[in-house]
Amino acid sequence: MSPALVSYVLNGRADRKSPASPEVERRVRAAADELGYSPDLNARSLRLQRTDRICLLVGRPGNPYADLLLEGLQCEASERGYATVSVPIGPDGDTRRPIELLRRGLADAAIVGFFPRVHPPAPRDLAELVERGTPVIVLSDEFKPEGFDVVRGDEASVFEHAVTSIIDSGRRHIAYLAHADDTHGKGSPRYRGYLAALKRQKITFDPALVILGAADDRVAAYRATCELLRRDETLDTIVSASDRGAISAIWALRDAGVAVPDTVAVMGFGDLPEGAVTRPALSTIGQRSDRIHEVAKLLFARLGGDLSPARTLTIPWQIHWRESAVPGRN
Amino acid sequence: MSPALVSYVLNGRADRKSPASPEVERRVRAAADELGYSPDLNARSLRLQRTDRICLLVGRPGNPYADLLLEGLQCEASERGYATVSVPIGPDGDTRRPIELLRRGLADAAIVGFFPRVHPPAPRDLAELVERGTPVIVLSDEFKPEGFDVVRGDEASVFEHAVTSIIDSGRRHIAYLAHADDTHGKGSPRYRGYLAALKRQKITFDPALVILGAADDRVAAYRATCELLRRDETLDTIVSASDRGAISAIWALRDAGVAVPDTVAVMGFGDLPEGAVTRPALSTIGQRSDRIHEVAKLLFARLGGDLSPARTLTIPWQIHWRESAVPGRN
DNA sequence: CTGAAAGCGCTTACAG
DNA sequence: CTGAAAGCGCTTACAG
Repeated sequence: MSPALVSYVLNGRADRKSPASPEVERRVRAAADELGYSPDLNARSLRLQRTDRICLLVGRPGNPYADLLLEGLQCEASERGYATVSVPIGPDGDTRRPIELLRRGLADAAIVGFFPRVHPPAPRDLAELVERGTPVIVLSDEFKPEGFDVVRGDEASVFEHAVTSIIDSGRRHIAYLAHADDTHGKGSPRYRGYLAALKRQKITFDPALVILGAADDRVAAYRATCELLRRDETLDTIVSASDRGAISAIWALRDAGVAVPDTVAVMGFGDLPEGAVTRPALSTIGQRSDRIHEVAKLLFARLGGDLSPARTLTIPWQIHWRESAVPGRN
Repeated sequence: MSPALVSYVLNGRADRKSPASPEVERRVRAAADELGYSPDLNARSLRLQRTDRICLLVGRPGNPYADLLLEGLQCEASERGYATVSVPIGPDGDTRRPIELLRRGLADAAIVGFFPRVHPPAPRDLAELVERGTPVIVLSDEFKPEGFDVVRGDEASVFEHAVTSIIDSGRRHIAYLAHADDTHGKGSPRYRGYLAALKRQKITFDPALVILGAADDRVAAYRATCELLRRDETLDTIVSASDRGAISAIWALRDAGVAVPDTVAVMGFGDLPEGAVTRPALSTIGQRSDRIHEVAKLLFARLGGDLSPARTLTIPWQIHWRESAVPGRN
C-alpha cells in the first residue's frame, strides 16, 4: 500500500479503468475509513494547482440579496464538487486584502458583488486575477467587462422609469432613501435614475430629500421617514433604494397617521417577500430569480475552460406595481 | 537573490535581526512589488502547517446575530493577522462536509454556531478537530464542552422567566412562534423554557399554539399571526423565538386591529435594534454585545497555544421589558 | 497491474 | 551575512 496506490484508489487514475484489484481497493478504502484519512487540502491544492473551491466576496453581511445568492450558488457549486467559501470585505470596505487572498490561491474562481461603492475593487486587479487563471464575475451595474465578466441589471433606467411614472401620477415632492454610499462618485445607478426622473419631469432637485444611509438599515429608515415628515409637509412620495428601507417607511408613515399611498406613496427596490404582507402591499422592483442560475452557469463555464472574451450579462428588472405607489397614466 | 533570501526579507528570520543588508532588502522588496509577487497560500500553508485563517461555520445566512458575529470576529481576526472565511452549511443543514474541510486543513481554528438543530455537528468530530490542533468553539446552549469550548447563554431559563412573568400578568393563552427545528429532539432551549413556564404555571400545553418556522421568516410570522387570530379568539400572548418573528407579529396584530399589548402581548428574543422603533416598542431578551469579544478572546488564546481543559463560557441574557409585553407582579 | 520518483511553491535549519 | 538543501503532503507520468 504505497501512497501512490492510495491516491489512485481515492482519485481514480486517468490511464486505466481499474485502479487496483477489487480486493486491494477494498482494503485501501477500509484503512482510509478506519484512520479517518482524507487528503490534506493544502498539499492537494499545491500539487493540483487548483483548490476545488469558489469564493464569494461580498460587502457587509445582512444584505438579503447577497444571502440569497450565497445560498443558491453554494447549492450549484456543491453539485459540481466545489466547496464555497465566503470572504467578508472589511467594515472599512477595502476590497484589496480579500482580492490578494484570491491572487495567492484561496480559490479557483470568485464572485464579487455588493461591495461598498466607496472602495470598489480595481478593475486592473480583477483582470489580473483572470489572467492568472482565476475567473471573476462582478455583480454590478457600474462595471464594464475589462477582462472579467459582469452581470448587471438595468437599475438606473428601471428606477428612472418607476420614479417618472410616479411623478406622472401627480407627485412632486419625492424623497429618496439612499444607501450610505449612494451619492459617492458619480452616484449609484438607482440614485442616478432618481435624478434623471426628476430632471426629465422638470422637478427641482432638493438635496434635503436624499437621506443617506436610510436604505441600509431598518431603524435608520424609520427615523429618516419621521424626520422627513416633521420638516416637510408637502412630502408626497418616498422612494427607497432598498425594500428594507421602503418597508420601514411604510411603518413610520402609518405610525404617524399618514395615509399610504393617498398622502405619501412608497416605492421600494428588491422585491423582498416581505413586501407582499405589508399594508398597503409594497410597490417595488424585482428580478426573476433565475439570475443566480445564470451567474452559476457563467462561472462554471469559465471554470470548465471557456476562454471566450469577457461578457456582460444583463438581467432586466421589472416594476411590480402593487398598492403603496401607483403609476400615472403616461 | 535566492528564493531563501526573498523569504527571509518578506517574513523576517528568527535567528538574526537583520535578514539582509539594507540595500539587498530594498532590491528584494522592489522586485516583489514590481512583479506583484506574494507567496502562494497553499504552499505556505503546507510548509508551515498553518493557514493563518479562521473559519466561521454558520447555518443558513440571514440570521442577524450570525452576521454581527461574523463582522465582529473578522475585525478582531484581521488585527491579529488572520483572514476570516465563512463556510455555509448546506440548505440540508448537514455539518459534516464543512467540518471535513476543516479536518483537511482549511483553517487554523473554527467557530461553529447557528446550525440547524436537526443535523447538529457530532461532538466526536469536533473533539477530533481539537485533538489534531484545530481549536473549535461551539456557540450553543445545547452542548457540553467535550474537548471543544462552548460559549452559551442561559436561554432556557431566561425564556422561562420571561414567559412566567407574562403569565403572572394574567395571560393564559400563549402562542409560541418557533424556528422550524425548535421542537426537534428534546426541543430547543427557548422551546423548553416556554414549556417549563406553562407547566410551572399550570397551563395546559396546546400544540396548536406552537407555529413551526414562524420565527425564521418575517412573512411566515405575519401569516402565522393572522392564522392564530382567525382560529383562536382567546389568544392573549405571542412569544417568539426571534425578534424578527415578534416584529412581524406586532404588524399582523395591528393590521388586524388588535391592540398590543392590551389584547395580545408580544415578546421577542434577540434585541434587534428594530425593536426600539416598533409601536409599541418590543419587549425582548438581549445580551450585552461584548459577547463577540469574549468569543474572540477565547479563540485567540487557543490559537496562541492555550491547552487548558475545554471551557464553558456562559454569557447571560437579560429581559428588556418595553411596551409590547409587561411582567406581572411576582 | 504496481510502486518509486519527481515536483507543486514555499520556509528554515544548517553549512559555508 | 548568504545560499543550498530538505521537506511539508499530495498526485501522476513513468519505469518496471
